[in-house]
Amino acid sequence: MAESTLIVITGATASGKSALAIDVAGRLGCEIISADSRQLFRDIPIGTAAPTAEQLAAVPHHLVGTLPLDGYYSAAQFEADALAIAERLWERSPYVVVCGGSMMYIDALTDGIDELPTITEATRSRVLQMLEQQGLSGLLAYLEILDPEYYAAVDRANTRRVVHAVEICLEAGVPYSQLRVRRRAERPFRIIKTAIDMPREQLFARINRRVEEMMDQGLLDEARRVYPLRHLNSLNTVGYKELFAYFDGAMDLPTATARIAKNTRVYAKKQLTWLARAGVRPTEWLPAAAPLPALLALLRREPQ
RNA sequence: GGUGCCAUAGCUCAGAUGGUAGAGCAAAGGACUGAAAAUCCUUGUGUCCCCGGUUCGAUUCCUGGUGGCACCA
Repeated sequence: MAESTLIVITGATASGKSALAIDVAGRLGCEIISADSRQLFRDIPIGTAAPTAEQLAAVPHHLVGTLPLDGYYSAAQFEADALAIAERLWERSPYVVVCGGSMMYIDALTDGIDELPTITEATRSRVLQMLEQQGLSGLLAYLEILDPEYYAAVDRANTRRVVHAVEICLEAGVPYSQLRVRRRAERPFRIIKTAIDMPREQLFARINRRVEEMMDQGLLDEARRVYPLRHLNSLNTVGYKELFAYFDGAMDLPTATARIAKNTRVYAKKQLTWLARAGVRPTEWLPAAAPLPALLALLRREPQ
């Protein structure tokens, strides 16, 4: 049997990842692990463009619709889950396809992620209380004492990062920078990392069209159903937050849908920026017009 | 056809009693190690509609034109 191989398919949202993954997996007779931080959740399939029932029937998918909306998840959790699932799948096939646009999840899986303590509820609320009472500047002053090294490096305008750093220092009892070794994991399997390369004009046109389709498929009802849970992180998501604003009366429906398309375009742009990062993490780009032959050629070309 | 108003960034508009201009939205670029579809940072030169006049100097004032809107015929 050939060497265990992880075929990663990523790219901007709406660039055709899912279709390609299903094509390839169907052809190779293997299964798909989704690397999507939102399709993970149950009850929001339309707005997250989750695989349809038909697609799920054609090729088994993992990590799609498995979490309740209030469930906790993280990139590290994904690393552990995906590795465990892949190990199992490799018993039956040399190939596993990973498909998704959550870049941090993909990096965690292919390159590993540092060991950090999970933050307890007590620590979290303690730090949030500090933030409330002393503001960001107070928290920054505290971080400077706890971990001068990370204090020097952190984006000090980014409250979330500062909060997280303080949480980790308190939880671990050592400076965050000491745990943040960023050592690249050695994986005992072959990784073929690809991304779909689609001209931006075409990508944006597809995004705009897909938003229309989502509305036709009933995104409004889907959003209304989960509206009471709007405070959850899982719903701090493009497609929902804009419709929540509409339900609140903050904007009319045409504005909200235009916002969804716009924010999806911004999201796609951020994904592309991530993939373009200088020198980091090699990526094979597949032409959007015919990604399948390119990917199959790549599989053949890399002998092991 | 007549009269009036308007013409400035991709869009909606602001502005200087004449010294070549700025907001919102849109758009673009970037960061990223346990919430990541999240979170955060940066970016505004455009024939100021066209021709001519006045002026040291006009996008700003004036004549004429073109286009749009409103009202009157």
